[in-house]
Amino acid sequence: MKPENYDFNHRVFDVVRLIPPGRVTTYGAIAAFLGSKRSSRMVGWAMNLSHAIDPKIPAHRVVNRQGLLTGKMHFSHPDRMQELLEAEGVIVCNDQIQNFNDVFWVPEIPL
DNA sequence: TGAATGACTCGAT
DNA sequence: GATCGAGCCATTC
Repeated sequence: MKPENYDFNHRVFDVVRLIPPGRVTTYGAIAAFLGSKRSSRMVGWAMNLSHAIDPKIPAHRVVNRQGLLTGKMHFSHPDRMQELLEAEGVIVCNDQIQNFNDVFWVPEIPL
């Protein structure tokens, strides 16, 4: 476990925590923000750890670039992700965000 | 040690 | 447009 690896995951968690309620972002956006846009898989893996760290990470606000809730099956309940999103005003239908263009949020270098 | 896997994305065909 | 293959890199077997 290198400090760099920890740093990567830590940054992912940091960015996800910055997502405003009612907004969502993509793995690619986070990966691009951290340096390599093709490292989206690492973001996904970091999300896998997100439920085991403190403070909790709003992983439900992270979807793939199509607006699909690809990670919903990793929640306590598969429908939990959709419930949380809808509770924040995000329209979800068939595991897909309808107003994705409206709620899409890009990490703008939270210096 | 090497190969496989994963909550992804992009460019080419 | 839809489909296919390659790239990314940490973790697991």
